[in-house]
Amino acid sequence: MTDVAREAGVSPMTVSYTYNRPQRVSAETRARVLAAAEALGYAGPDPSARSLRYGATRNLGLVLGEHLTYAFDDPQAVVFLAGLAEVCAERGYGLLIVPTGTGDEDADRVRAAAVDAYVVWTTTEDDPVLAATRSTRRPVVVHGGPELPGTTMIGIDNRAAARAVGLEVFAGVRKPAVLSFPLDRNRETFVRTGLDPETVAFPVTRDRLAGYRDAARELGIDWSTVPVGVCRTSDEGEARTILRQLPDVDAVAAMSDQLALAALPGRVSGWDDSAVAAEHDLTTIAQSLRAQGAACATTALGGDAPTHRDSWHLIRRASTSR
Amino acid sequence: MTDVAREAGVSPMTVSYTYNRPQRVSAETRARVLAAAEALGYAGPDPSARSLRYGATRNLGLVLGEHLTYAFDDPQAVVFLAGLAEVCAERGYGLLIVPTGTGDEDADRVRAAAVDAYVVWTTTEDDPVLAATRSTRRPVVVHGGPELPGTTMIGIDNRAAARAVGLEVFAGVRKPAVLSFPLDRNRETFVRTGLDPETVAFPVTRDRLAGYRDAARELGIDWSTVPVGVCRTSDEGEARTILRQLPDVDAVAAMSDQLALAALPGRVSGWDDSAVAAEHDLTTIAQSLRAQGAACATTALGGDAPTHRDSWHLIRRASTSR
DNA sequence: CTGTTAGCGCGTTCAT
DNA sequence: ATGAACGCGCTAACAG
Repeated sequence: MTDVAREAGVSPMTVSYTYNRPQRVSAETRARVLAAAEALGYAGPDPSARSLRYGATRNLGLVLGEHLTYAFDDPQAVVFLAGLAEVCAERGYGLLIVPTGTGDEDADRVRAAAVDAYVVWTTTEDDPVLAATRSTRRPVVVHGGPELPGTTMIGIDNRAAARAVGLEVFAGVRKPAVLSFPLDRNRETFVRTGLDPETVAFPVTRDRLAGYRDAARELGIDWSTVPVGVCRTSDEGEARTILRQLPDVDAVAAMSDQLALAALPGRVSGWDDSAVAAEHDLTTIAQSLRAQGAACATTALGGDAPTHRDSWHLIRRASTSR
Repeated sequence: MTDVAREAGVSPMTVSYTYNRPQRVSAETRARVLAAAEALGYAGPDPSARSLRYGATRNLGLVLGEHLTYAFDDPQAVVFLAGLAEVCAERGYGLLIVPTGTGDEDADRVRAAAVDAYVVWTTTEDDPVLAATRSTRRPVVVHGGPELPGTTMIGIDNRAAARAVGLEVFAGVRKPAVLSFPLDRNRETFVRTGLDPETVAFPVTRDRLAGYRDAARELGIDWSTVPVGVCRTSDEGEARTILRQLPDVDAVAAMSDQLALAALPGRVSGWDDSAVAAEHDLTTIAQSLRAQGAACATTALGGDAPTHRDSWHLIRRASTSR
């Protein structure tokens, strides 16, 4: 910029004004400055220097606790991302996907991200990456959970929703099962009976399991007999494999519509009310991940925390009436 | 940082080393520095200042020419994004989605983005946002097209691929049709017969139309009689609506698997070999958007331009043998 | 192992 | 309408 100023025969400040407050500079001077810039290949103020001076980056950081693969494999995560991106675009903020998933540098990378606030995709209480966001003293909004001091949590009441759909899909059956998301960040695939929700690391998964258990108990089903098939990702194929390992089962509550597909044409419920749910007449929990994404961005950038949980509702379809 | 240095009774450089080269500082000093930082609520080096000093941001910019909605609605765009994100995560780069789609500030926002290089999602030659990326003199990689001086283009030979699949789906039929992506950034929905590919603004769409025309001509079909249904997005529902506006048709070449679904159970070809293509036995063009995303990121960050077009191949399935 | 010097490029402040 | 001085927070290079 100094060079441009010299070339145009003005002070650096005039160049700065030319870019930031064009009206404050006479048309002639501005033309001369722009010509000089063109000649020198100067493309405008340097973003980093500007951020430094300005004290803000105008970027929102998205932290995906684990490997990106899992996030982009989940269609609902993409919808959430779209919600974030929409608000960012409206407000002129960049959406920075922080590079994580490659080991113990993750926390450093989070700290080194040039952002004004973080949105964290559902993770566990002990995720070092989550701790890193908090240590920066920048606003942190967590989607789904965990809910930690100094952070805002946005999401639905998963336990209540799981109870509602559980009451529907488990009604009148005797040998129900659950298709679950991973319990912790190790993402192992296995089947366990009578799983204690309290031992689950992911709050979202924990709450949903607790809700299914609530429903089972209310219906007089002994939770300790209910097998839970844990899948690494929200993948129909994997769910199919897991289902084959289950004993005889007469109803399945699944934590996503994708997983639920594997149990068709049996008695089954899904989660999210995605396109496939409507297509296959799946009883499911409707929630708007897009709206939640937008809410996360708004909260992170705007400051005012939401006063209540996001809304959800049960959608009854044919898949739980057989 | 100066404050922390004073508090710890060391020079600022020692604080810097404490964070950047921990081994270079004695354990005792480091502990004192970290204690001082803790006391003062200092969370580590400021990313913007670091970028300024370092001369690089370690961010890759993704520019979606038009409104984000369209990009996230397209499942293939998401796969592309995953490819980008994977390389970014590996190399410790942030992936910054540049906020565009809200009008004429777009170009300024692109210029103001703190990134070391840009990847541009398919757009038109005259997109001002594309011009903005080029004006910054930072590396620009365009996916799909257009191919402009000073930028690198990554993608497949769409014309050749369209010709190949066209020869397959149009073979032996008399009244073929095309289901196309939008022709320009206005994204209008309509049907036109004998569309001249040269008038199409999106290079990818242009090339594919030209390829379908090549195939039609080689099969003795008069292109000027072939109706092209133009859809705003890659949406099955919209395609279904458009199809109802077409005259009697005995084969459909679609520019995506999603669009192709609307023409089932007729004679039809898709594009991308996504999961639905396999599911519905769709003849299609296989290409790896994920690999192309990775290639874009590698090229943008690494510098060396690829020497040839990405690979594709025709997958023949039942949808074109009836 | 630690300190000193210097400057990355910008924009706010105050002066002209 | 334009200019001069200063500092945002950091780190490379070199010195000790």
